[in-house]
Amino acid sequence: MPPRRQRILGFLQEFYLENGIPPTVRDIQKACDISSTSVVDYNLDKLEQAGYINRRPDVARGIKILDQDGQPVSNAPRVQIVGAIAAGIPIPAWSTEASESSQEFDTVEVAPELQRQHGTLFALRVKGTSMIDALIDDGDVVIIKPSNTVNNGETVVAWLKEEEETTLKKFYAEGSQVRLQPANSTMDPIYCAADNVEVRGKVVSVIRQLGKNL
Amino acid sequence: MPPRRQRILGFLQEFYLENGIPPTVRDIQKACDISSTSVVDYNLDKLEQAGYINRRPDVARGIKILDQDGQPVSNAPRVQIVGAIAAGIPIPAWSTEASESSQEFDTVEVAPELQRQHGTLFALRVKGTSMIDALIDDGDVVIIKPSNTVNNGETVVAWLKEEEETTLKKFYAEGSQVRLQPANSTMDPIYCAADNVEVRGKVVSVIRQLGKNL
DNA sequence: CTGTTTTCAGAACATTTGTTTCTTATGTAA
DNA sequence: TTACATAAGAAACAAATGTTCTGAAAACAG
Repeated sequence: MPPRRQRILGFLQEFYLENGIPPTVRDIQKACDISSTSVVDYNLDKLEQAGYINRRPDVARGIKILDQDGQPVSNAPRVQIVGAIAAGIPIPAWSTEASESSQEFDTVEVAPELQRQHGTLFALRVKGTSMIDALIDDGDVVIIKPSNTVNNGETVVAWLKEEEETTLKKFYAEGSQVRLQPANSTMDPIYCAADNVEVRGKVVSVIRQLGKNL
Repeated sequence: MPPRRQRILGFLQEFYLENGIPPTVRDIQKACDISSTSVVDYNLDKLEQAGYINRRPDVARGIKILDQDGQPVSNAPRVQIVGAIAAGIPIPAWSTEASESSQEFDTVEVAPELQRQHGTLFALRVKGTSMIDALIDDGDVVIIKPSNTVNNGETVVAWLKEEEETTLKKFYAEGSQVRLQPANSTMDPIYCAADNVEVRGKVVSVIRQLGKNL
């Protein structure tokens, strides 16, 4: 795909997410430094032929952005699933800057309030049943707000250095000790030295979809 | 609010959800049987003054629909939270027809795939920790597809007549018996007579938001 | 290089669509 | 009733916006 067409497609998605309506041909023209509306029109046609968008003729702002299944996308905020999380594997790298390689990761839709309330978020897919004591199952997606400082009682993503384990637990600082309390009241807490715990972020939401693995 | 204005507002939401772009003044005119565009314009102004919408002047389809906090809403599908679910209380009534009283219930955003895959859905908020063995916590929202017939292994909303209890479990028909298996592998299954179990629907998703009760 | 396809430019055109103006009806309070 | 604000109607206007036409530049295959 020509770089200009790529840029148009990117702008389409960005604009729709920002404004809740698709851009006009002239919006695209200005944003992508194109000299004529006919060039925009030409490239939009190509994008439609390739199945990236759908155009409604004679309708102002009639561009629908399609996903890989050819279904129109919503303008709800999405966060990237930047990797998997499991006991025993390190937490994937995460740069705080807004990542640009948008098509590289899966994404999940999140409630707009979440995004507004917490700012930039990312997501991890849980592998295995090791988080069961936090009421999180294999395949669940956890939405995480990056953070180093957490308050007592918040559920955090913690890396236990000595044990070489990732875990999701409620965090309580108790002097030089840290208590990691499972969300499941039938399970017992873990105590460990404060300098053995590396907090990466807070869990702000958990999403589970059933029926996929049946 | 005058009935006509109410109707316009309703149409706005419906149209945006359907089409991903807001309607034009003339779309509204036709849909609401209004004789002149100026009447639509007049009522849109009133709606803006009342904080229901936001209009971008001189922008085609420049209507933003706002929620109660004055924030623009997305066009992602939403399902109604029709009530609460807990062990010991009956499952709230649910009519299969699309409910019209849109403002009466809270709603949650769901992934568009879910809606496409399963059709009409509804949601229940879980009260108490009685579903903990299904990895569902107090305050979680479960998304449910109404259904009487379920396949073995699916997680269902079941009403146990004798025990007078609502429960969320994996369902396995075993002759005249039914095995209800907790999602949590550390818990034991329940066996009961098939005619003691009333299935109301399948759980298709679980959504948890942390940090609200801190 | 030559022919061909793709992509881009500039301008004009036509439809869509928000806006305005004037007028008439409707309801409400003094 | 009058006075006045609110609501509705009809028509025209003007800005926004999709579309088309002609031609040229760029990329590409032989």
